[in-house]
Amino acid sequence: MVEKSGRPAYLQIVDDLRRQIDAGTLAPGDALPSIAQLCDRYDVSASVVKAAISVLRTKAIVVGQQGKGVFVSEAAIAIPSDDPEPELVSPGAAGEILDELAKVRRGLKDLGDRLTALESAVFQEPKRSR
Amino acid sequence: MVEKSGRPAYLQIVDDLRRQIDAGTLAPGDALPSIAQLCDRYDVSASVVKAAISVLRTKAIVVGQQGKGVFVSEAAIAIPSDDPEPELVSPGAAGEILDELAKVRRGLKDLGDRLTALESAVFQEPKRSR
DNA sequence: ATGGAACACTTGGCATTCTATGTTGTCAAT
DNA sequence: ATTGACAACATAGAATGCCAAGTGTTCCAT
Repeated sequence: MVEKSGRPAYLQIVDDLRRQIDAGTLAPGDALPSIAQLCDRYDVSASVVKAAISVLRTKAIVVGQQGKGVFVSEAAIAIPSDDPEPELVSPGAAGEILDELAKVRRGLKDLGDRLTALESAVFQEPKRSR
Repeated sequence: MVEKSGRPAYLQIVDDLRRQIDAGTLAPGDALPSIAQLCDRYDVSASVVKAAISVLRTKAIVVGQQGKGVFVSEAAIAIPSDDPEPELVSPGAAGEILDELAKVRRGLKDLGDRLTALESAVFQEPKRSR
């Protein structure tokens, strides 16, 4: 998979994962394939995959959880793909952001309702609070 | 030099170099000590120093020049030292909106986790399925 | 003296190996 | 049936070794 262009392999992997995140193939909250799987997919050693993940981690695009996996950060889509410098928000983006905010709030309310119903149905123990 | 605190060695070196840059000990355009010198100074292996420099490189605080050295970026001062998340610098209210969005997303993720746990708990009960 | 080879030093990239630690599923013993 | 041991798998950090390639110096042969 890694093309023998001038670009280093670990940066090619960074680009590829970044593309998948932008395309929605990897949504916020999703887990990346494991390091072993990525090694297999790109046909590189673990050090290369680790280097790629390290870049994504320092950019906060991704967060690692020991023993579980590496997960796409919730705010990953808000981080510009290329950042020569921290970019300013374009004036036209406010509407999209507000849309996103409303959408997420709806999801939050829905989840809260389902959660309350489930909790009252499952937990009859008095020690259960919240 | 590297303290045996919980913080990884390569991040301690990142912090230290960052401090020196902020303090002016390392001015923009200056060269960092060579990797070998940093290995000697901090009493760590080259991989740790390389990891630290890699972090500074992806943050664009520092730029490496093959065969010559690693130099403090001209714009390093403008890059905020601490970035729990590389947040977009906010012209006006956009930053607050993004703050809200990230906050709500975190809440959404937490609720989703609780819900998943509850649902799987319910699924394991033989009396009820979905 | 000048050209060029040789060498030392530098960053960058990659592989391999080890240890530590966290998570999860399985499976046997109680 | 519950608990506990254990194995499998995950990320994280670190050490080491190797090679490629750019830079600078030194020093010798012409």
